[in-house]
Amino acid sequence: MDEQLSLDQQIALLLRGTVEVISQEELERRVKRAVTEHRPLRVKAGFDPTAPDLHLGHMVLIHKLKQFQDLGHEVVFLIGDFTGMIGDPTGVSETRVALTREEVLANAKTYQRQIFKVLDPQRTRIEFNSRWMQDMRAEELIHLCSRYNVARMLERDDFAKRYREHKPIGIHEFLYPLIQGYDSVALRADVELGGTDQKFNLLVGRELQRQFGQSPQIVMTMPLLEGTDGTRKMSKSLGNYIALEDRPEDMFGKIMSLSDSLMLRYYELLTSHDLQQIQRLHPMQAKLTLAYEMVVQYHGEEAARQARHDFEQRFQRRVFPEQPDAHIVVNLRELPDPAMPALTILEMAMRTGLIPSKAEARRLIHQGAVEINARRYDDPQASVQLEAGARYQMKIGKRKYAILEVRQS
RNA sequence: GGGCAGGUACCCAAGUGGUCAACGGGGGCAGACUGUAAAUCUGCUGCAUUAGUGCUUCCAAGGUUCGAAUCCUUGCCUGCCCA
Repeated sequence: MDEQLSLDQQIALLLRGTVEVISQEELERRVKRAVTEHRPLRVKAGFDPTAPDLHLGHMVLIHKLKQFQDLGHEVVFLIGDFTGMIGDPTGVSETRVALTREEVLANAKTYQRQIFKVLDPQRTRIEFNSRWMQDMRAEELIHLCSRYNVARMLERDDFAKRYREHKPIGIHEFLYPLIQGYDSVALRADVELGGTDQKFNLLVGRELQRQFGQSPQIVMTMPLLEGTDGTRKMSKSLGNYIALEDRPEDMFGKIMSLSDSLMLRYYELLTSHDLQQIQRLHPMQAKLTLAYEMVVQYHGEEAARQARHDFEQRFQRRVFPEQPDAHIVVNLRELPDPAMPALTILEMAMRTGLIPSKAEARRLIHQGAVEINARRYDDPQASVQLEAGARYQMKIGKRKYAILEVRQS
């Protein structure tokens, strides 16, 4: 147990960012007992191994687990390899396609690599729910089913909606919440964390534990983190995500371009910093700190220093970056007139490979988005005299940089 | 199984024989302003081009026509209603 924080401080930390805790009194009582009896709580969060690469949105839960872990509690990272093959019906308007066993296992591996950037591998218990589900006999499964009923299952929003609209609901989909709930029974979980969209499933866990004579787990729901657009939840398909495996520079840059209010939300949900202190900082300073810490977390100190340096160079001091996005070599001999070597702006821009089409390149040039050696050109057909051995620094738009190098041979 | 309404660019959506690469909004990109913030203003937003145009695009395949996103046929898909 962490002796540094008072009980109240511990509770406050655990409650930070939560949407709902069922129930808060229970949480307080059990945390208190855990401290006095030196018996850590067992905290579970389950993940469907459907998305091979994680983004910051996934880390909201992981971070909450980390807070429990730091307070000395036992953290169980449950990989729903068995349930993954059913497919979580949550929030989906139609039946989800089930994954194959191979896909599930491959994704699970990726998961482990990524979450240990936050959680302590030595103190994190990883479980697969196939461990107890794989060999469950039909009789036991039916017994499990008898502990819940269809009427209550249909109370769930998404099922209710589909039922009302006469859309198919596979019977196997009813099993999903049951099995997730049963996982809590199998693990004897004291606490289960999930996104707000998981509330129903988490509550089934409580009910089943009660049925199996265990004390029901405390349910804690966390918000779904907004993506870089600031409105919709972060997701890969919406393209508004910051992936853990984004390049350090990209991660840093994406965080820097978050809106100020969104930045505070990220602080709240992804760090344990005191929010009032953060609010006293200049927003940009706070954002720099956040970006730096996030990159440290997922890529290490060195990468973070590099990313910050790169950011300062590129965007704050507007200096040409040390690592441009493209470095191309033009050979004098391949030019139409080697005696009077020259290329049009359009041609130079295209050669960088950073622009998808010539039409797009023309547009950008017309709009004044292209600079060569810090000079802006707005005529695509204007040509630039090239000198052997020279290097031309090209800036395209706000964030694309290229070096064009001219060689004699 | 029957009836009705639909399927248009990244999304929503207008267009119902030529003036349509297709109104408008969102998103995105670029410029100005900034703190790569927000807000605001402006422009752009299929591809190629010798800058004249040419090519591909309005669910798919055929057809009518000098000419189709627009009309016809078939197929596929979606929504609503009836069984």
